[in-house]
Amino acid sequence: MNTVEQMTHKNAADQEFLPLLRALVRAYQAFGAYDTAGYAGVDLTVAQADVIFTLGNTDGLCFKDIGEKTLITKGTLTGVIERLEAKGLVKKTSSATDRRHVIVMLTTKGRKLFEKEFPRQIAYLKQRFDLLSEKELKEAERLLSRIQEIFS
Amino acid sequence: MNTVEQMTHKNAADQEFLPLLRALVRAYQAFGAYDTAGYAGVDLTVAQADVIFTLGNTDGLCFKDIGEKTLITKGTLTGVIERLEAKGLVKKTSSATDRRHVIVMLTTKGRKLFEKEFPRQIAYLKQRFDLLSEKELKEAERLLSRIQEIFS
DNA sequence: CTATAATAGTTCTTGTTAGTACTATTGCAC
DNA sequence: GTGCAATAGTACTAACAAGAACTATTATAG
Repeated sequence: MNTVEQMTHKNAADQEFLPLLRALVRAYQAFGAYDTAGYAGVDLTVAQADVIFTLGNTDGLCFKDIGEKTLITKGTLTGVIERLEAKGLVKKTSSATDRRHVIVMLTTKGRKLFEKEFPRQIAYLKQRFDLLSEKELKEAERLLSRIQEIFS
Repeated sequence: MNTVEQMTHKNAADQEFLPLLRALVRAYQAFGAYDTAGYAGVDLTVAQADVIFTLGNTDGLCFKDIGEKTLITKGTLTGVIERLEAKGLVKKTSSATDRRHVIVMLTTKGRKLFEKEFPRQIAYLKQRFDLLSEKELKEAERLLSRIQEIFS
Protein backbone atom coordinates (compact mmCIF):
# COMPACT_ATOMS: atom_id res chain seq x y z
CA MET A 1 0.00 0.00 0.00
CA ASN A 2 2.01 2.97 1.31
CA THR A 3 -0.38 5.46 -0.22
CA VAL A 4 0.16 9.16 0.48
CA GLU A 5 -1.79 9.75 3.63
CA GLN A 6 -3.86 12.87 4.28
CA MET A 7 -2.77 14.66 7.48
CA THR A 8 -5.66 14.88 9.95
CA HIS A 9 -5.91 15.72 13.64
CA LYS A 10 -6.26 11.99 14.32
CA ASN A 11 -3.11 10.77 12.60
CA ALA A 12 -0.90 13.87 12.91
CA ALA A 13 0.45 12.68 16.25
CA ASP A 14 1.90 9.56 14.57
CA GLN A 15 4.58 11.36 12.58
CA GLU A 16 7.98 9.70 12.68
CA PHE A 17 9.83 12.87 13.57
CA LEU A 18 7.96 13.59 16.80
CA PRO A 19 10.18 11.42 19.03
CA LEU A 20 13.20 13.39 17.78
CA LEU A 21 11.43 16.67 18.49
CA ARG A 22 10.64 15.55 22.04
CA ALA A 23 14.18 14.29 22.54
CA LEU A 24 15.55 17.68 21.47
CA VAL A 25 13.30 19.56 23.89
CA ARG A 26 14.03 17.19 26.76
CA ALA A 27 17.80 17.16 26.18
CA TYR A 28 17.89 20.95 26.12
CA GLN A 29 15.74 21.17 29.21
CA ALA A 30 17.80 18.61 31.16
CA PHE A 31 21.03 20.38 30.26
CA GLY A 32 19.49 23.74 31.18
CA ALA A 33 18.38 22.52 34.59
CA TYR A 34 21.87 21.12 35.31
CA ASP A 35 23.55 24.31 34.10
CA THR A 36 21.24 26.48 36.22
CA ALA A 37 21.91 24.33 39.29
CA GLY A 38 25.62 25.07 38.87
CA TYR A 39 24.99 28.72 39.68
CA ALA A 40 23.04 28.01 42.85
CA GLY A 41 25.72 29.34 45.18
CA VAL A 42 26.82 32.29 43.06
CA ASP A 43 23.78 34.61 42.77
CA LEU A 44 23.99 34.63 38.98
CA THR A 45 21.39 33.61 36.42
CA VAL A 46 22.47 31.67 33.34
CA ALA A 47 22.07 34.78 31.16
CA GLN A 48 24.12 36.89 33.58
CA ALA A 49 26.87 34.27 33.79
CA ASP A 50 26.85 34.00 30.00
CA VAL A 51 27.62 37.72 29.75
CA ILE A 52 30.32 37.59 32.45
CA PHE A 53 31.99 34.65 30.70
CA THR A 54 31.80 36.43 27.34
CA LEU A 55 33.47 39.53 28.76
CA GLY A 56 36.19 37.49 30.49
CA ASN A 57 39.63 37.68 28.86
CA THR A 58 38.54 40.73 26.80
CA ASP A 59 39.04 44.48 27.27
CA GLY A 60 35.31 45.14 26.95
CA LEU A 61 32.72 44.62 24.25
CA CYS A 62 29.78 46.65 22.96
CA PHE A 63 26.16 45.51 23.32
CA LYS A 64 25.99 44.31 19.74
CA ASP A 65 29.01 42.01 20.11
CA ILE A 66 27.81 40.64 23.44
CA GLY A 67 24.39 39.96 21.94
CA GLU A 68 25.87 38.10 18.97
CA LYS A 69 28.05 35.89 21.16
CA THR A 70 25.45 35.09 23.80
CA LEU A 71 22.42 34.99 21.47
CA ILE A 72 20.65 37.47 23.77
CA THR A 73 18.64 40.07 21.83
CA LYS A 74 19.42 43.71 22.50
CA GLY A 75 16.16 44.53 24.26
CA THR A 76 16.83 41.77 26.79
CA LEU A 77 20.51 42.61 27.09
CA THR A 78 19.81 46.11 28.44
CA GLY A 79 18.13 44.57 31.50
CA VAL A 80 20.73 41.83 32.02
CA ILE A 81 23.59 44.35 31.96
CA GLU A 82 21.65 46.69 34.26
CA ARG A 83 21.42 43.96 36.89
CA LEU A 84 25.11 43.08 36.50
CA GLU A 85 25.94 46.77 36.90
CA ALA A 86 23.81 46.96 40.05
CA LYS A 87 25.81 44.03 41.44
CA GLY A 88 29.04 45.89 40.68
CA LEU A 89 30.28 43.23 38.26
CA VAL A 90 30.42 45.30 35.06
CA LYS A 91 30.75 48.98 34.15
CA LYS A 92 29.66 50.85 31.03
CA THR A 93 31.68 53.49 29.19
CA SER A 94 30.87 55.16 25.90
CA SER A 95 33.22 54.74 22.99
CA ALA A 96 35.35 57.74 22.06
CA THR A 97 35.37 56.92 18.35
CA ASP A 98 31.64 56.14 17.92
CA ARG A 99 29.38 57.63 20.54
CA ARG A 100 26.58 55.23 19.61
CA HIS A 101 28.60 52.38 21.11
CA VAL A 102 28.49 51.55 24.80
CA ILE A 103 31.46 49.48 25.91
CA VAL A 104 30.77 47.02 28.70
CA MET A 105 33.70 45.64 30.69
CA LEU A 106 34.23 43.66 33.86
CA THR A 107 35.05 45.52 37.07
CA THR A 108 37.78 44.13 39.30
CA LYS A 109 35.06 42.36 41.26
CA GLY A 110 33.61 41.00 38.01
CA ARG A 111 37.01 39.82 36.81
CA LYS A 112 37.67 38.00 40.06
CA LEU A 113 34.25 36.35 39.82
CA PHE A 114 35.00 35.31 36.24
CA GLU A 115 38.41 33.87 37.11
CA LYS A 116 36.91 31.80 39.87
CA GLU A 117 33.52 30.77 38.52
CA PHE A 118 34.20 30.22 34.83
CA PRO A 119 36.64 27.32 35.33
CA ARG A 120 34.44 25.95 38.11
CA GLN A 121 31.32 25.87 35.92
CA ILE A 122 33.21 24.42 32.96
CA ALA A 123 34.62 21.67 35.16
CA TYR A 124 31.13 21.09 36.56
CA LEU A 125 29.69 20.66 33.04
CA LYS A 126 32.67 18.56 31.95
CA GLN A 127 31.85 15.97 34.63
CA ARG A 128 28.73 15.08 32.67
CA PHE A 129 29.95 15.57 29.12
CA ASP A 130 32.82 13.22 29.94
CA LEU A 131 30.22 10.46 30.18
CA LEU A 132 29.94 10.63 26.39
CA SER A 133 32.45 8.78 24.25
CA GLU A 134 34.59 10.74 21.82
CA LYS A 135 32.53 9.25 19.00
CA GLU A 136 29.19 10.18 20.58
CA LEU A 137 30.42 13.71 21.19
CA LYS A 138 31.45 14.28 17.59
CA GLU A 139 28.40 12.58 16.11
CA ALA A 140 25.99 14.52 18.36
CA GLU A 141 27.73 17.76 17.42
CA ARG A 142 27.38 16.91 13.73
CA LEU A 143 23.70 15.97 13.95
CA LEU A 144 22.81 19.02 16.01
CA SER A 145 24.51 21.18 13.39
CA ARG A 146 22.36 19.40 10.79
CA ILE A 147 19.22 20.17 12.80
CA GLN A 148 20.23 23.80 13.13
CA GLU A 149 20.85 23.87 9.39
CA ILE A 150 17.47 22.45 8.35
CA PHE A 151 15.65 25.04 10.47
CA SER A 152 17.69 28.06 9.35
CA MET B 1 52.78 14.13 27.72
CA ASN B 2 48.98 14.24 28.19
CA THR B 3 49.34 15.28 31.80
CA VAL B 4 46.21 16.12 33.77
CA GLU B 5 45.75 19.80 33.17
CA GLN B 6 44.62 22.24 35.84
CA MET B 7 41.45 24.10 34.80
CA THR B 8 42.03 27.86 34.75
CA HIS B 9 40.11 30.79 33.34
CA LYS B 10 42.59 30.88 30.47
CA ASN B 11 42.26 27.30 29.28
CA ALA B 12 38.68 26.54 30.33
CA ALA B 13 37.32 27.78 27.01
CA ASP B 14 39.30 25.07 25.16
CA GLN B 15 37.26 22.13 26.43
CA GLU B 16 36.31 19.62 23.78
CA PHE B 17 32.66 19.51 24.72
CA LEU B 18 31.96 23.20 24.18
CA PRO B 19 31.21 22.90 20.44
CA LEU B 20 28.56 20.28 21.29
CA LEU B 21 27.08 22.56 23.92
CA ARG B 22 26.86 25.42 21.44
CA ALA B 23 25.39 23.12 18.77
CA LEU B 24 22.68 22.03 21.22
CA VAL B 25 21.74 25.61 22.07
CA ARG B 26 21.74 26.70 18.44
CA ALA B 27 19.75 23.72 17.20
CA TYR B 28 17.13 24.27 19.88
CA GLN B 29 16.97 27.97 19.14
CA ALA B 30 16.69 27.46 15.37
CA PHE B 31 13.91 24.92 15.82
CA GLY B 32 12.14 27.21 18.29
CA ALA B 33 12.22 30.15 15.89
CA TYR B 34 10.80 28.02 13.07
CA ASP B 35 8.11 26.56 15.34
CA THR B 36 7.12 30.03 16.59
CA ALA B 37 6.91 31.35 13.02
CA GLY B 38 4.37 28.63 12.27
CA TYR B 39 1.89 30.27 14.64
CA ALA B 40 2.21 33.71 13.09
CA GLY B 41 -1.27 33.71 11.59
CA VAL B 42 -3.07 31.95 14.45
CA ASP B 43 -2.78 34.29 17.48
CA LEU B 44 -1.32 31.52 19.63
CA THR B 45 2.00 31.35 21.44
CA VAL B 46 3.98 28.12 21.41
CA ALA B 47 3.00 27.41 25.03
CA GLN B 48 -0.68 28.04 24.29
CA ALA B 49 -0.59 25.83 21.19
CA ASP B 50 1.19 23.15 23.21
CA VAL B 51 -1.71 23.10 25.68
CA ILE B 52 -4.37 23.07 22.95
CA PHE B 53 -2.61 20.18 21.19
CA THR B 54 -2.29 18.29 24.48
CA LEU B 55 -6.02 18.65 25.17
CA GLY B 56 -6.96 17.63 21.62
CA ASN B 57 -8.44 14.12 21.32
CA THR B 58 -9.02 13.97 25.12
CA ASP B 59 -12.08 14.60 27.29
CA GLY B 60 -10.18 17.08 29.46
CA LEU B 61 -7.13 16.91 31.72
CA CYS B 62 -6.23 18.41 35.09
CA PHE B 63 -3.44 20.99 35.52
CA LYS B 64 -1.01 18.41 36.83
CA ASP B 65 -1.39 16.17 33.76
CA ILE B 66 -1.16 19.08 31.35
CA GLY B 67 1.98 20.29 33.10
CA GLU B 68 3.62 16.88 32.90
CA LYS B 69 2.91 16.50 29.18
CA THR B 70 3.87 20.02 28.15
CA LEU B 71 6.72 20.48 30.66
CA ILE B 72 5.12 23.75 31.78
CA THR B 73 5.36 24.27 35.55
CA LYS B 74 2.13 24.83 37.44
CA GLY B 75 2.77 28.47 38.29
CA THR B 76 3.20 29.29 34.61
CA LEU B 77 0.32 27.06 33.55
CA THR B 78 -2.25 29.07 35.53
CA GLY B 79 -1.51 32.11 33.36
CA VAL B 80 -1.40 30.21 30.07
CA ILE B 81 -4.79 28.59 30.73
CA GLU B 82 -6.21 31.94 31.85
CA ARG B 83 -5.32 33.46 28.49
CA LEU B 84 -6.73 30.48 26.58
CA GLU B 85 -9.93 30.81 28.62
CA ALA B 86 -10.12 34.53 27.79
CA LYS B 87 -9.89 33.58 24.10
CA GLY B 88 -12.76 31.13 24.55
CA LEU B 89 -10.65 28.12 23.58
CA VAL B 90 -10.82 26.14 26.85
CA LYS B 91 -13.12 25.93 29.85
CA LYS B 92 -12.45 24.85 33.43
CA THR B 93 -14.66 22.63 35.55
CA SER B 94 -13.89 21.20 38.97
CA SER B 95 -13.81 17.47 39.45
CA ALA B 96 -16.74 15.89 41.29
CA THR B 97 -14.62 13.15 42.84
CA ASP B 98 -11.68 15.28 44.04
CA ARG B 99 -12.44 18.94 44.47
CA ARG B 100 -8.73 19.81 44.42
CA HIS B 101 -8.63 18.94 40.72
CA VAL B 102 -9.57 21.44 38.04
CA ILE B 103 -10.39 19.79 34.72
CA VAL B 104 -9.50 21.79 31.62
CA MET B 105 -11.14 20.89 28.31
CA LEU B 106 -11.43 22.38 24.84
CA THR B 107 -14.55 24.36 23.96
CA THR B 108 -16.16 23.78 20.58
CA LYS B 109 -14.15 26.73 19.29
CA GLY B 110 -10.99 25.24 20.80
CA ARG B 111 -11.69 21.84 19.28
CA LYS B 112 -12.23 23.34 15.85
CA LEU B 113 -8.95 25.26 16.20
CA PHE B 114 -7.18 22.05 17.23
CA GLU B 115 -8.58 20.04 14.34
CA LYS B 116 -7.43 22.66 11.86
CA GLU B 117 -4.14 23.89 13.30
CA PHE B 118 -2.61 20.74 14.77
CA PRO B 119 -2.29 18.91 11.43
CA ARG B 120 -1.22 22.14 9.75
CA GLN B 121 1.62 22.76 12.23
CA ILE B 122 2.72 19.13 12.14
CA ALA B 123 2.84 19.22 8.33
CA TYR B 124 4.74 22.51 8.55
CA LEU B 125 7.37 20.96 10.85
CA LYS B 126 7.49 17.78 8.76
CA GLN B 127 8.63 19.80 5.72
CA ARG B 128 11.91 20.40 7.49
CA PHE B 129 12.34 17.16 9.39
CA ASP B 130 11.87 15.35 6.05
CA LEU B 131 15.23 16.84 5.03
CA LEU B 132 16.86 14.38 7.45
CA SER B 133 17.50 10.82 6.32
CA GLU B 134 15.89 7.98 8.24
CA LYS B 135 19.32 7.15 9.65
CA GLU B 136 20.03 10.71 10.79
CA LEU B 137 16.61 10.92 12.41
CA LYS B 138 17.10 7.77 14.46
CA GLU B 139 20.71 8.52 15.36
CA ALA B 140 19.89 12.09 16.44
CA GLU B 141 17.02 10.79 18.55
CA ARG B 142 19.33 8.29 20.22
CA LEU B 143 22.09 10.79 20.94
CA LEU B 144 19.69 13.40 22.29
CA SER B 145 18.26 10.77 24.61
CA ARG B 146 21.83 10.09 25.75
CA ILE B 147 22.35 13.80 26.42
CA GLN B 148 19.13 13.96 28.38
CA GLU B 149 20.25 10.91 30.31
CA ILE B 150 23.67 12.22 31.32
CA PHE B 151 22.11 15.43 32.68
CA SER B 152 19.27 13.76 34.58
C1' DC C 1 -11.86 10.40 65.01
C1' DT C 2 -8.25 13.73 64.83
C1' DA C 3 -3.72 15.63 63.91
C1' DT C 4 -0.69 15.85 60.35
C1' DA C 5 1.20 15.12 55.88
C1' DA C 6 0.52 15.24 51.03
C1' DT C 7 -1.55 17.09 46.91
C1' DA C 8 -3.69 20.60 43.58
C1' DG C 9 -3.94 25.06 42.20
C1' DT C 10 -3.33 30.14 42.80
C1' DT C 11 -0.64 34.16 43.74
C1' DC C 12 3.46 36.73 43.80
C1' DT C 13 8.29 37.93 42.67
C1' DT C 14 12.36 38.14 39.83
C1' DG C 15 14.22 37.53 35.54
C1' DT C 16 14.33 36.30 30.68
C1' DT C 17 12.46 36.64 26.02
C1' DA C 18 10.84 38.72 21.63
C1' DG C 19 9.22 42.50 19.45
C1' DT C 20 8.07 47.38 18.55
C1' DA C 21 8.68 52.15 18.91
C1' DC C 22 11.84 55.65 20.03
C1' DT C 23 16.29 58.65 20.49
C1' DA C 24 20.91 59.61 19.28
C1' DT C 25 24.59 59.21 16.33
C1' DT C 26 27.01 58.14 12.18
C1' DG C 27 27.64 57.23 7.19
C1' DC C 28 26.54 58.12 2.58
C1' DA C 29 24.36 59.91 -1.70
C1' DC C 30 23.91 63.80 -4.17
C1' DG D 1 27.26 70.13 3.28
C1' DT D 2 22.48 68.79 3.74
C1' DG D 3 19.07 65.00 3.79
C1' DC D 4 18.23 60.46 4.52
C1' DA D 5 19.17 55.74 5.52
C1' DA D 6 21.52 52.73 8.69
C1' DT D 7 23.16 51.58 13.21
C1' DA D 8 23.41 51.36 18.52
C1' DG D 9 21.16 51.35 22.46
C1' DT D 10 16.95 52.36 25.53
C1' DA D 11 12.03 52.05 26.89
C1' DC D 12 8.01 49.60 26.96
C1' DT D 13 4.69 45.67 26.45
C1' DA D 14 2.95 40.86 26.68
C1' DA D 15 4.13 36.41 27.74
C1' DC D 16 6.83 32.68 29.62
C1' DA D 17 9.61 30.55 33.30
C1' DA D 18 11.07 28.86 37.97
C1' DG D 19 10.34 28.99 42.62
C1' DA D 20 8.34 30.23 47.18
C1' DA D 21 4.45 31.15 50.04
C1' DC D 22 -0.32 30.42 50.49
C1' DT D 23 -5.27 28.15 50.51
C1' DA D 24 -8.20 24.31 50.02
C1' DT D 25 -8.91 19.64 49.93
C1' DT D 26 -7.89 14.82 50.61
C1' DA D 27 -5.33 10.88 52.61
C1' DT D 28 -3.23 8.62 56.36
C1' DA D 29 -1.18 7.39 60.95
C1' DG D 30 -2.28 6.60 65.47
